[in-house]
Amino acid sequence: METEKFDNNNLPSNSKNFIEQIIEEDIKNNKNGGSVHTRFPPEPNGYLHIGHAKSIILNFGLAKKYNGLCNLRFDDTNPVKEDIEYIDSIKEDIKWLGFDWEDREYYASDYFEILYEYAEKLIKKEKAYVCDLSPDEISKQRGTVTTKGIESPYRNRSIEENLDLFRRMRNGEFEEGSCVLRAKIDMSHPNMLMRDPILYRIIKTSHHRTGDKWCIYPMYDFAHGQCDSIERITHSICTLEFEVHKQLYDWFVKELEIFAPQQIEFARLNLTYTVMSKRKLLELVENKYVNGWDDPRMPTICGLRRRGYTPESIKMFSDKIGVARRDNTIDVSLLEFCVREHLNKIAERRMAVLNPLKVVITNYPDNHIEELDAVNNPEDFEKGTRKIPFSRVIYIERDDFIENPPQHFFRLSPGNEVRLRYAYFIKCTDVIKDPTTGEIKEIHCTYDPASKGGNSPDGRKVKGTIHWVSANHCIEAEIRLYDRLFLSEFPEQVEEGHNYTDYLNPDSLKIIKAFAEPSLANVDINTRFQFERIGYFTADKDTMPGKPVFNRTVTLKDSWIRKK
RNA sequence: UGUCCGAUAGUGUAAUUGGCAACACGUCUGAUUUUGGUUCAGAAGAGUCCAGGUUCGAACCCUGGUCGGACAACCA
Repeated sequence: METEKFDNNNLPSNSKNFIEQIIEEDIKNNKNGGSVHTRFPPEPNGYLHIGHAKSIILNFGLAKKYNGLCNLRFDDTNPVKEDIEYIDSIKEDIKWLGFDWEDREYYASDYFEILYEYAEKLIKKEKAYVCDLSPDEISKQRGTVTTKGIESPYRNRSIEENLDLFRRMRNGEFEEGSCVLRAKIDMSHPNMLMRDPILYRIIKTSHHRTGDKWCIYPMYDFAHGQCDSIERITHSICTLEFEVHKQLYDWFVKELEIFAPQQIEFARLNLTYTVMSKRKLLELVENKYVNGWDDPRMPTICGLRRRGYTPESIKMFSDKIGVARRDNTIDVSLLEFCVREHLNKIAERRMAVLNPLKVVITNYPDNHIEELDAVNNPEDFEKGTRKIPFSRVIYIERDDFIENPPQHFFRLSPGNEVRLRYAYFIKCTDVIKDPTTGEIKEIHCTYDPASKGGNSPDGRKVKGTIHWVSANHCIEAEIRLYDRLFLSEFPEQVEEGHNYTDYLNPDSLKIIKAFAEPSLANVDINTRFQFERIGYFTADKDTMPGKPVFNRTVTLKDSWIRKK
């Protein structure tokens, strides 16, 4: 019997998603000579998000799997919305994810001349005409999904007149909005996109790549499919909303008599507790709900990167969510699982106390300092050990001490013994409170000198192990505690009279000062750590020498908090 | 009152293409543990949107419904 191999998803590796099934069928039938050529076609008008990551991983992944190639192509057909800033960020994000388009970096604007030729070809075939109707009139005459449209009075201009008008459009003789080039298809077509769609419009804005060479620009629908065709894309993979457009693209391909790519649509990614539309993401940035596109609360790739996510964890996530055609909303907890899974293996451990409580070890000699050994990563002993200073006064986490503990609480409480990680067993003897407020100011403990390193020679066991830092040696670190951006699981499902921004989580960012072990004083930006018993943290780009700033990527799983 | 697409545990994705509905996350229980982390062992949870039909046999094929989504920018 054949042994099944398992991938990340633990599904048998011979289980294929529907796109792989189509491609394998095409290869079997020797379609396009059995070759596979995909592309990732972003518009440079925003930053990439985790949904784009799914598409990037799919397109580059498919090409790799079937020995093909994947192009990067910017669909830059609208100069008023697009910007070089976005091009740079998109390229950076794809590279960071680990994909390489080599020399195949293309732009729809590279093909403007060819596209223009295509347009003239349609005019000459009496399949396109210049229409002088106003935008408003065109919209009205298009009809609705249930009613037919009306033919434009300019629909039957002669080839010569259309050619002349279109050339004059190109020459800049007309004002923006005064006329457009339209395909001549069918104003009563059940598919609205087939009702004489606009092919070219006049935009007198300089383009980030072609400058002022053009004042007419092709619409996306007239560019996208033909660009795929020009690049000989065999499998043109896109999201479901473009399904209706396929009929139009096929019409262009047929009328223009050019190579026919095969379009395959899949369902876009949605995530709980966040929004994914470019428009909303832009609003969050512009209205300062977040601090820029790379704010660690954003589902953007640069946001996730700054948050501390690894490319590997995003790829693992992409594998696990699969590819299908039905609408889906993935629980963010799956994304969090993936990053914990990876970080557990690669992140070195450190100790940091986020909410300190002073502990005086009364039987420990004053002015004495010891250097204790701590393991850098128990999942990877090759990462070695480091020294941590220990002394009479330390800080522990305030949550790790309860004066009157509930059942099954096995951290510190009066009379209870716990282990200080990598140090000693300690026992609480006194609780010092503020006489007026009753707040616990500090606690006094005694330690067992024989338990050095964390084990007692008499074999005595303790239930709890807590982290700590030495008061005289620890450093101060700024910690940014990030949480989900929205309170609502489905912020895009807006109730009457509300806006999605009403569901923003006011506590999605808390900035605190923490005490950290001295080895954290100087860290390289983007280094990821696990702060033991707390979570995974990444050194933010705001880190300065001696002044580290850490972003919380994700907390550790906590089965105690659930028990409570 | 249109066209197209979709529907499988809470969430996703599978089911050798008509043959015992599986895997992951999540949830719960237990073991191990110098992180209440990790690891390990186990459990609960769907009878496949509904109703018919074809078939020895249907998640899969057919018919009719229901529900959800996409489409009416000189956006992509």
